[in-house]
Amino acid sequence: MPKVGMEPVRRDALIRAAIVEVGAMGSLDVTVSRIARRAGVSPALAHHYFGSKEQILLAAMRRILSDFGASVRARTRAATAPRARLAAIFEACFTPEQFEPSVIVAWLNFYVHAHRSPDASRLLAIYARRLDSNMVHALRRIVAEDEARRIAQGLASMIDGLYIRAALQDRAPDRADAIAMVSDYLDLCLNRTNHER
Amino acid sequence: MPKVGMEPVRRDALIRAAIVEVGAMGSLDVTVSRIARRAGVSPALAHHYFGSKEQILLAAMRRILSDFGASVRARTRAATAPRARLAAIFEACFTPEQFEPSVIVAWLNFYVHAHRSPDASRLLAIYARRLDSNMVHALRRIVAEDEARRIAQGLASMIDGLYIRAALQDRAPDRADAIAMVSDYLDLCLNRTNHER
DNA sequence: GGATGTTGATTGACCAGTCAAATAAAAACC
DNA sequence: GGTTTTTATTTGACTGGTCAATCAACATCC
Repeated sequence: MPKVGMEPVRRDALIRAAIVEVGAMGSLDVTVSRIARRAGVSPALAHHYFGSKEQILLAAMRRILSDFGASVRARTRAATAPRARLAAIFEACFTPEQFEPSVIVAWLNFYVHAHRSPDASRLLAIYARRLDSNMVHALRRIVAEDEARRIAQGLASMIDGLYIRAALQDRAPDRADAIAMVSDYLDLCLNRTNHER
Repeated sequence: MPKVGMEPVRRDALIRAAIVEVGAMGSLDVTVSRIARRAGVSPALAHHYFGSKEQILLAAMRRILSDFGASVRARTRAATAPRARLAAIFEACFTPEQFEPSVIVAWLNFYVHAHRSPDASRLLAIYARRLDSNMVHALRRIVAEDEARRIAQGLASMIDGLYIRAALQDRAPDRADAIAMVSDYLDLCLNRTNHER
């Protein structure tokens, strides 16, 4: 029973279905049929709105990244002190929605997929750089420039590692442990410069 | 021109070809045809020796993991002091062969694939546990049991994160930087307990 | 009646796995 | 030493199945 104004509803349903399907299958090798069925429409409709499977998946990645970006912005808005801003970023990284295994699996698959898709690569690079500059910016108000860059690299690496361990291992740190671990690492890095000085 | 005794040669060629192909395609979604072509044989021969595509890929994963295991054993054999053993493990993690992007891409894809394949999952779990217990064992001679477990978790997380950043990002730490970063993190963890005591 | 929304049926391509047959090395035989 | 048989190795051709994408048609709304 077709109704007018369905386009945004269908697009949203298809994007959500794509994320869930990728997470559930644990792979980007999902069929348009399954995504469409999960969204409650025919495969042809998915093509009608997105043109191709690649576009559906790119839209799904865009959604994951923009949700994450919004989460970071929401949490850093209130925080002004450098250390507080970093804590807010950590919180945003390990939000329950972000830390959901299916979302992480989807994210990880897109990450891998970026190797082949320039569009995906560009999208991820933008967000990676934005997160990095967020952290470096805050760190630079506490330590020297090059030290800030190094610490940010370490933090980002540990965060990425915690993600994949959470998604793919059984006995992995949970949300709170992950945040504690990253915060602890940051504190160690910051305390060192105090001691050595 | 069939020759006798080709089985091990073909198996090895197919396994190598599978790893390279997975690394080059950036996905486990590779065709038996392409693997076979890269190994210089017909697709049917690949099935003849391995029975199925899944078995080819499992053999490839087994190869990657056993190479890594051998690398760890070779480097930890000489080291007896706890800190030296940990340094040897780090070295083994970031060997040029292990750190090759195509190998990391293959490893990461197997990691993701383990979500669906019990065989792959079992294989990875064995190696993950072995690496963890190696690190914990060494750490326990320096710090308390629970502290050792926590540090090992942090080290493993950072190592995993450095892997995927090396494989998938452009401006990622190289071998030496990665080892330095992990070593530095370890030293920070170990020094803290001294200071606080 | 034109715009919007929706689908079933179809197409063209690709792929994993099978199988019978071909080829040559090795072994057995005389 | 030559001939025949066996065995390991290898392939081309085929099959059954899946999937992305297309298209014509149908339904609803304004």
